[in-house]
Amino acid sequence: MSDRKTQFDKALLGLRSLVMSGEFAGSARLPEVALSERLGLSRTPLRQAMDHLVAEGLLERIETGGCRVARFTLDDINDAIELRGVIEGTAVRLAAERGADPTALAEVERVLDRIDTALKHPDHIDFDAYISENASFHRLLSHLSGSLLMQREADRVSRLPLASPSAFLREQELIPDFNASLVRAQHQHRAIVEAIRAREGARAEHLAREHARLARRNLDYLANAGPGVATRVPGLSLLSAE
Amino acid sequence: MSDRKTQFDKALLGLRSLVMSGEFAGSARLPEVALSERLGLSRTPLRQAMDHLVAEGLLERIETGGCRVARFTLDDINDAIELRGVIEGTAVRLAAERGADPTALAEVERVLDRIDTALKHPDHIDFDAYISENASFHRLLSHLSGSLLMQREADRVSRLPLASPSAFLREQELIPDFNASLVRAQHQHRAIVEAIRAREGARAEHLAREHARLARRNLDYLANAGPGVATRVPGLSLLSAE
DNA sequence: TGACATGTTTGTGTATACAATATACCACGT
DNA sequence: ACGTGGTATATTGTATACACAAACATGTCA
Repeated sequence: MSDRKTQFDKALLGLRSLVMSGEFAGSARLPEVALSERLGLSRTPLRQAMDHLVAEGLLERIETGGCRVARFTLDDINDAIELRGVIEGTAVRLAAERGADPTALAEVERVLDRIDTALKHPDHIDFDAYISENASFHRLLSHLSGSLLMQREADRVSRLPLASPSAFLREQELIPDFNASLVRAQHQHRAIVEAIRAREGARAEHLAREHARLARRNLDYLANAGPGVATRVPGLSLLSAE
Repeated sequence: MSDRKTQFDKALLGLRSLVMSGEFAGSARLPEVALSERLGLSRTPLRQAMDHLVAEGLLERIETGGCRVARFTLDDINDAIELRGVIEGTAVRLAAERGADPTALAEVERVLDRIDTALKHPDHIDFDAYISENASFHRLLSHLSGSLLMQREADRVSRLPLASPSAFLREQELIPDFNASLVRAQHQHRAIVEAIRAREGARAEHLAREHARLARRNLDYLANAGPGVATRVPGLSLLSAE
C-alpha cells in the first residue's frame, strides 16, 4: 500500500530523469509552469519535487527566485565519491565493532556468490546481473551497522550525481580493463565482509574507502571520452568544463 | 537583500523551535491548519518547512499522511555525533592533504586566540564568548578543505538533533569538570590546526573524530540528569526512553 | 546614438479553494 | 459486551487564483 503513486512521486521521478538527461543543463532557470504542464501535474507537487532536488544537490536555488540545474566539476564528483567511501567505511567499521547480525551477513554473502556467478566466464560477464547485485551489496552493507542514521546517510550520499556505486557500470566498452576491474572490486567486497566478521573495524573502514575510489578511475576515463558519452551516462552532462 | 524574510523562512524557524521545545514530542501527527494559524501564515509555506525538517531528520513522515516529530534514542544521537566527527575529520584531512588557504588558516587561529581569552580566568570563564567562537571554529574548520560538498555536509550533519558542536555547552553547572573539559577541547582545537599546517592528514582526521566524541560524555550526563533538564536543553526532550 | 525611464509581460511566492483520503463515531448485529 | 460496518467529519494532497517582483522591450530625452 505504500507504493501508491502520489503526484509528488511522479514529479520527483520525472523531474530527476529530465534533469539527469541534461536537457536543462544550460543553467537557465527551470520554468515551473512549462514543466508542470509537461509532467502532467500542477505546480504544487512540482515545487515540492524541486525543493527535494535542491536538498539532494541536483538543483540549486537562484537568489532572485526559482532554481536551476547545478553544475559539477570533476573535483566535486571526486569529493562526492570520497565522501561515499568515508560514510560506507564508517558503516562497516561500526558493523565490525558492534558485531553484525548473522542473518544479514549471510544475506550479504549470498549476494557476493551471485556476483561470482556473474563473473564466472571472463569473456561473457553478465553485466546486468553484476550491476543489480552490486547495488544490493552496497545497500546491504550500509545496513549491517544496525544504525538507521548510517543507512540513511549512505543512501543519501549515493544519490549525489555520479557518486552512486553503480554510476559507471554500464560503460564496459569505454573503459580499459573494465572486466579486470570488476574482479578486483569483487575481491574487495569479500575482504570487507571478512574484516567485518573478524571484528577488524579499521581494516573494514579502509577497504571500503579504497573500494569507493575505484570509481575515480572510471570517472576520469569517461570525462575525457568525448561528447558522445555525455548522453549515454545519466548525469554526465552536468559535468562542467571546470 | 538576500535576507528578506520570506514566509517559508518564518515557517522553518518557527516550526523548528516549536519542535525543539518538545511541545509536540508526543509523536502525534502535526496538525497543519492549527500550526499555520499559530505561526501566522498559510499552509503552503508551512508544508514546505515540514518537508525541509523531514529531510533534516527532525520530523518523520507518516504512512497515512502528514508527519510527526521524530524520536531519538541515545544510540541515535551517539551515532550522529560519531558521524559529525567522521565528516569533520574528512574535511580536515582533505585540508591537510590539499593544503589549506593561509588566509583562512589565519582566521581560524584568530578564533582560537579569542577562545583562549575566554578561558583565561579558570574561575570566570566567558561562556557566551566560548560558545559563539567555538561555533565559528567548527564552521571555519569544515571550510578549510575548499570543498563546497564537505562544507555543506558538515553543516548538515551539525543540524541533526543534539549533534551540533554547540549542543551541550550551556549546561556548565550540570556537568562535572565542565571547565576542565573546555580546556581539553581547546587543546584539541590547537592540535587539529597544527596537524593541518604540517600536512598530517591522518592525524588531523583522528583528532577531529576524537574531539567530536567529547560530546558523548556530556550527553550521557544530561540524559541521566533527570526530567528538569529536558526543558532547558533544546531538543533533549526528543530523547526517547529507549 | 546611447543611456535611462517606464510600461508590459512573464514568472515566482503565497493564499485559498477543492478533491481525495483517513479517522472517529455511532448504530447494528452477533 | 464486543466486534463490524457504514457514515460523517476532519485533515491531508492537489489545483488554481492572485499579488508582487523581476526581466524585457519600447520609447523618450540628452
